[in-house]
Amino acid sequence: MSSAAPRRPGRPIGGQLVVDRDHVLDAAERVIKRDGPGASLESVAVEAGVTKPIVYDRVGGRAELADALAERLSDRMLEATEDAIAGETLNQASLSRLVRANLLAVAEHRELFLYVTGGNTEQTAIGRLSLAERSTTPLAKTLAFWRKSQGHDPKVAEAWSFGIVGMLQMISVWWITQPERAVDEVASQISDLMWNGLQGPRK
Amino acid sequence: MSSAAPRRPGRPIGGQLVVDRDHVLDAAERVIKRDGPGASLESVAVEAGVTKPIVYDRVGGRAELADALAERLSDRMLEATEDAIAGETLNQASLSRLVRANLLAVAEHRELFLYVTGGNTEQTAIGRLSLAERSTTPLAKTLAFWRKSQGHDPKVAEAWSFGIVGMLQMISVWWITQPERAVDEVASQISDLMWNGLQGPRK
DNA sequence: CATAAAAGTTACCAGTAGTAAGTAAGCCTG
DNA sequence: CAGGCTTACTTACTACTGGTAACTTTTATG
Repeated sequence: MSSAAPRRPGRPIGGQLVVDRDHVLDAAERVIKRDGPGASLESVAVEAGVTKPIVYDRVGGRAELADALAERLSDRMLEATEDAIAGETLNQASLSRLVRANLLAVAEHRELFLYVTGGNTEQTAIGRLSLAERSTTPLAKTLAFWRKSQGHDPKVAEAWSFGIVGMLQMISVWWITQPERAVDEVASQISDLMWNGLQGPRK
Repeated sequence: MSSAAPRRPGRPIGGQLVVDRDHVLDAAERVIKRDGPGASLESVAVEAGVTKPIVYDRVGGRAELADALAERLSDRMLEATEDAIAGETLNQASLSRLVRANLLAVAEHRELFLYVTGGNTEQTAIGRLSLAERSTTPLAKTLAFWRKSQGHDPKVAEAWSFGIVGMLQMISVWWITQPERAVDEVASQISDLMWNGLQGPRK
């Protein structure tokens, strides 16, 4: 919503902030959707209708922007997936629905997902990991609880969570570049692997 | 090996190329190891003892450099892991050795791994995928063959391969930021998940 | 009403990917 | 063996980007 009126310097009339943090983040998402990852902060500022220093004031630099967008995305993904298995017992069918919901959510936020998981040099590794952590933490809790209820050692939960999240991420980026692949087929195959392991289903 | 002699312009005496492609790639690896990801092409050139246009002539731009390094790394990783299960039958123990070898190989090439998987904006998504593809292709073949020999549908092999590679990548980046974690424990937990699935071992 | 604080913009700097132009050495033909 | 073409470099530049300092205008306050 870039109002073409070129604001003059100085405090805005009315004394109110001209844009807030969420407005800038919304603009960033639009720009990334339009220009792909590698969108510049300048274009984000233009899209938000302000100048660069405002972006720095509201969200910080490039790294913080990536963090904030990652946070938003993972929240949305959690929301989209968690009611795919809401309150249900864990089995292969519910797993399959979870994988399916995950894939569809990624497809919906395609560019943003690539931006967030693709990263942008430097401290990206830790950023990417913290994104994963946001997804793994609730998953790990669920897994630990479930394992305990099954009489198994819950200690594996943390490692397993990262493994599962990594698997989902890779499958997602693979799937969104293969549009011909049916989502249900992939979801079924992956949930099979997650549930039964390489050995395949029990007889 | 930066010889401090500042070469003059012009064709080098002797008519030979002053450096070849591999020399530049070696230099790039050293720089990345020293400066982390986000190392500039300029510093790569300096490390190689030449100037930027030579880097462009030998390997191309930033994207091509990342591709070439990804290729090298995945070759080394394959080499390191494939004799962990050389000619052996697939079971949880051999899987565990594979995961372990993978983790250790990643730790050995830590910075390079982060550079390659972390990517650097733009067409990184596809680049990251092509890196994964180099690992998945042989894995998929093995899996398809093995599934067939077990009387199962080999169609799942491709999706499974990407899933497994994604899982390994995420576990790797998680593990190398958690130095206290024992490699054997993680390898054991992950191979358990891969082999038995979420349900745990068969009774 | 003068002065400080707030909330912007303008203008700049440093660094970086990528490229065009320049230059020295080797090679090839008459 | 001299002049021109080719090769293989370096120098010098452009365009752009992340990040910041300095400036400008409005509002709030004693």
